[in-house]
Amino acid sequence: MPDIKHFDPDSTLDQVVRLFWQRGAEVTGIAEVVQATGLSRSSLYATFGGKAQLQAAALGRYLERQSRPVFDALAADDRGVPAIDAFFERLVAARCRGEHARWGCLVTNTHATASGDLPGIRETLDHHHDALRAAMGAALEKARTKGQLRSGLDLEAAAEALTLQAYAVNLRSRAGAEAGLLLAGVRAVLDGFTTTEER
Amino acid sequence: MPDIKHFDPDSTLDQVVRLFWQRGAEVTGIAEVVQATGLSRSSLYATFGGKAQLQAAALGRYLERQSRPVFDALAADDRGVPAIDAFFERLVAARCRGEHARWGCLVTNTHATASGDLPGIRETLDHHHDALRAAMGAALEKARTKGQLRSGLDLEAAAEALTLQAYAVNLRSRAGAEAGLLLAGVRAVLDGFTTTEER
DNA sequence: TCTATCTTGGAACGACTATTCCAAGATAGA
DNA sequence: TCTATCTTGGAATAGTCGTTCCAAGATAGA
Repeated sequence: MPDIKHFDPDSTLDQVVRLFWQRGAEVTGIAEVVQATGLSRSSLYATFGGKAQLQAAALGRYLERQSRPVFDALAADDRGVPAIDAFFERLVAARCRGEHARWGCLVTNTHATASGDLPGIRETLDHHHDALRAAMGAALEKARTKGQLRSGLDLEAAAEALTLQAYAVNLRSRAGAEAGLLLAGVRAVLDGFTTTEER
Repeated sequence: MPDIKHFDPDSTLDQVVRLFWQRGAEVTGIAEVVQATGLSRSSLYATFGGKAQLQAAALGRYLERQSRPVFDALAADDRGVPAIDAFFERLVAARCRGEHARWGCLVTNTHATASGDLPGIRETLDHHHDALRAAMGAALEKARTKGQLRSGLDLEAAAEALTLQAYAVNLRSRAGAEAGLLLAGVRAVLDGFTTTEER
């Protein structure tokens, strides 16, 4: 009996992600969302329920579509240190070149913007952090079995360090940092973890 | 002949810095500034000239009062690696404990929030980055002369890496990251740069 | 075709935003 | 004390914020 939606909520959320990612969620008004998506306030509120929930949904979508595939690729890559190196090469390239250049990372940006008053956001940030650290840890373990790592290296701490580097890359790239400089910094860290120069 | 200001612009700016630092500059309204400082809109606009300029002034003040003293202390510390270690210990402590706990760093936060449309902001961010990297570099050079560093270490890249770690500490601490975890990550990087464990 | 039920466009809401304006108050030299 | 010149409080501006509401439109089963 009822009518059905005249638009695709899924692709709409993707558009919202792009908007929040590039411009910043907090400073992006509903009017901009309306204009970017082309649909009306009614449909927007009926589907997503408000700005805060839309923000949370966009963050979740970003994590699922942008972050997780890359994390999974890292965790599944069996090469060890070269896998980590490839991860950062792709990361820096994505942050400094192409259509998403200077956009940074939505999750990283949210760290600085979300005032903690939004429920569930903090948990999502921690989940993102844990996921990346776990993927880093998995790659490091493979590197260890291959004898690529310095003896006595604390794998947990090393995984955390590399994860932190990724955040910094996201952050500085938004300010227009040079890709070469970012990569040099990352590789200095990675070199400190490895036995010899295998690059 | 004229009247003089009934307040101290200098201490007012300090109050504004605290406000922007803790709550975020973009989401903090003039009304909040008025309430926090106790003075009127007229005085505020006559003295600072508007939100954007107030934001720029606050950022500059933060850099001068908060960042630079710490950078200078790092650059002046002749101990080498222990100087860098002390820098991060103080950084993590300041970000995770005390009155500024979970506030992050105003400069770091600005990376994620400032939309690039504000003139002069980007230059300030780059200046901050260069200053910290230079201080790190100076400390690393002293460490090298003392024989504390691994042979073949690229000092420029190492300085950049440590600077990036500092950004990440600032960012993650705002989300409530554990001090111990952050320090472990930093020390993993530092350990990779040193010859032996001298801690 | 009729109708129950959902969706949609767009007007309207009050609360907020940054900024401007002006009369009233304060100051310091004459 | 007088006065020119600044500062100050606070009202008022136009615009935007997120949100709500309702009549009009669309849909799919009866």
